[in-house]
Amino acid sequence: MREAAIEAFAENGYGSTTTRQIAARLGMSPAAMYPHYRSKEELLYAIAYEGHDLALRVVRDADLPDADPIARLISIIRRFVEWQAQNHRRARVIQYELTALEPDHYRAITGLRRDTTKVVRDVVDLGIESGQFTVPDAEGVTLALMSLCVDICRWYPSGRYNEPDTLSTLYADLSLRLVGAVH
Amino acid sequence: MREAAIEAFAENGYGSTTTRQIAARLGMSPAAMYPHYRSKEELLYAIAYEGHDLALRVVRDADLPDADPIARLISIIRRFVEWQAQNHRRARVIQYELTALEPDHYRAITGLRRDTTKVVRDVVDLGIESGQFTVPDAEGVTLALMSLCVDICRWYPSGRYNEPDTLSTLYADLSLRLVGAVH
Amino acid sequence: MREAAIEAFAENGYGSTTTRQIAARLGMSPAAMYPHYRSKEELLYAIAYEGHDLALRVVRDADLPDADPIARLISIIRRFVEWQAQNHRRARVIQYELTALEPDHYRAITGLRRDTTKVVRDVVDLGIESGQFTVPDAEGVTLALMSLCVDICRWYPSGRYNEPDTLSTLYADLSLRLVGAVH
Amino acid sequence: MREAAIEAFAENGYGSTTTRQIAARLGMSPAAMYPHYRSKEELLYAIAYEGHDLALRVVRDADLPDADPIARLISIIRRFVEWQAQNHRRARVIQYELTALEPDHYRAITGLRRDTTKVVRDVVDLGIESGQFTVPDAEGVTLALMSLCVDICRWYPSGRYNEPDTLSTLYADLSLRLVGAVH
DNA sequence: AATGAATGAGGCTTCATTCAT
DNA sequence: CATGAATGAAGCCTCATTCAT
Repeated sequence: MREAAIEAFAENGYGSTTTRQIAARLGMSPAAMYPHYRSKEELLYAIAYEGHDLALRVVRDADLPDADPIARLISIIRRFVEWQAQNHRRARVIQYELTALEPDHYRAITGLRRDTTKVVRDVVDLGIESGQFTVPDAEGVTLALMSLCVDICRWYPSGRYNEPDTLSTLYADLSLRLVGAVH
Repeated sequence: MREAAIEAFAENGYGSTTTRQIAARLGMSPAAMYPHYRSKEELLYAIAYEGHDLALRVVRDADLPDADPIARLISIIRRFVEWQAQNHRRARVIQYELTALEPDHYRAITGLRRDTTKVVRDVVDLGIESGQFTVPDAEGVTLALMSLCVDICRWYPSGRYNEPDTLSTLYADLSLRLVGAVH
Repeated sequence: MREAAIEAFAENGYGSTTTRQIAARLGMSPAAMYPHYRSKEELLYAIAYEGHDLALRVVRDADLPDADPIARLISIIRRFVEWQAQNHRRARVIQYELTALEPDHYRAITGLRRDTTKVVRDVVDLGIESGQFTVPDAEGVTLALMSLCVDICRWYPSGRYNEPDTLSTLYADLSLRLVGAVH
Repeated sequence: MREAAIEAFAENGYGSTTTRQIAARLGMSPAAMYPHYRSKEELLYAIAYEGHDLALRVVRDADLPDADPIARLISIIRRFVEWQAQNHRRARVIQYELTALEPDHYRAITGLRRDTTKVVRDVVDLGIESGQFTVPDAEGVTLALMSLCVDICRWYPSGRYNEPDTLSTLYADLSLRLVGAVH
């Protein structure tokens, strides 16, 4: 049911998607949603929470605590980009439809997002400390790295970049440029 | 009227915004929209067309045909970033609500977006030719440059980056890194 | 303006016709009606009054006070049928849209209709008195004569009966049969 | 629900009747109609189809294939007139509101009406063949017979003719006069 | 006399949701 | 757990009408 909702929300937006459309994708009646979710908003919240939780896990799993900052950044960006590309519909929903959440729900998601950013930020800070990264501003560069990855869901797939692998290779390279780790 | 609609769409999304809400912002009746726009979708189209047309103009005006690629890229990115930051609500609407447009309208917007990207792409190509830029792939780097700028409307303002000028300085620097014009 | 309204009302019915449609037929703005008629209902009333007044005049003019009942009935029916056929759109409006009139207006029309029926009824009565007509019931036969004529606007033109003249010849014959003046 | 709609349409016309009015007659909400009919027009079509189907059945049931044309015509007209009188509200709707139907629906109804007319026409033709009827034109007389019956819904009840039986007796007599079967 | 913009009311219909089954 | 019918609220939009111009 979440699958169906994700596709519908991704295509039309939360506000323009009706419970009937979601139900129709499942061949069920609109009322069938209610034993599972208390409301359309709760369904969105379930999707958003699961999605951001997954993204956080992906980033954390990709991190290599014992490796050097360059290898860590490459690993994180590669996996995060792949995930964004593979889950671009889901990503679109959980990035762009958050304003429809109720305040409490919105806050819960914000927490997960902060945690995800923190993983990247920590590696950036470490790279600066070790002198491998040269950046004007750690916050700004982290912002740009996250922005690049998150924005994938807006345009992917497009042109030559229609495979997770192609894209993650490009973005891993670009991320090293952004942190000034290429000479 | 477009102003009011932009704010409403930016806050709640097109699908979740009602014609009543837009009219309420203007202190008018919901019917007052109809002598000016044939439908809610036409209002969105007017906003989207105007916005993308403006963005294209901004980028073209910022270009310096006689300058060298580095100066041109800096100028374009600075102005584009400033515009995205200053118009982040409008930008959000014209970037994220496009799926609500009818096919014909959608296509018209797509054309303007391609033109905007082209301006950046041409400078990237020139920089490569002149040897000032070192990039793995012109298409991919252009994609990233545009992505970075367009995504501003999703998060701006945030943290230290809450002034167009601060942000454009950061992004001008980052863009040179992306094209490999920094050593 | 009445012409335009008649055509619109006849095609779509009073309730389904908008002031915009009427105005559009005249190439004018919807507001242009109001200097001439106080409301849509007043426009209908003007049409209905004029129409029923005309019909009454047609029937009275067709009557031949000095002729014998058979000649009179033939003349009346012929002219009335011709008028109904020639003005079938107008007739449709003034027969079928009366329920949309305000009570006072409705009553005014009812008076004209009664007068029209009276012209026919008087000839029927005279024919009975003179022994030329043999009818079971003057009221019933008058009802049927009027019914036949008034119903023309529902179906005319159709099949072979698409000329006022053809139809009036048929109906003159049939009316003599109804009053029992044929042997 | 069809009952309620028939009364409302008969009183005010289709275009002047609102879905709210129909629902109010049933003590239900305006939305209650939609699980049963897709639109107001579909409700009208259901009423029109059922009505014309019923009328056709009434006429066919009244026909007496083995009897002589005079008895057959009397039987058909009596039953048809009775039905028109008893169902004058329904008849009004299904005769006068047909222009509000969509083309496909309109055509379906037209077919049923032709079938109904055919039943009468066949008897007229038979009467002519057998020499019992003397008519100037079978098509014209059939037209008049149908016209007389169909028009009942416009004026019934009125004056002395406020009982189906009284009326059917009158019209059976008049129909014999129209076909020239009275001497 | 005619218009374009505006409006309050309300048009038809759809919405998310409920509830008896 | 799933449904079909129902609903109150509201969706977008159109209505007849007004009014300043």
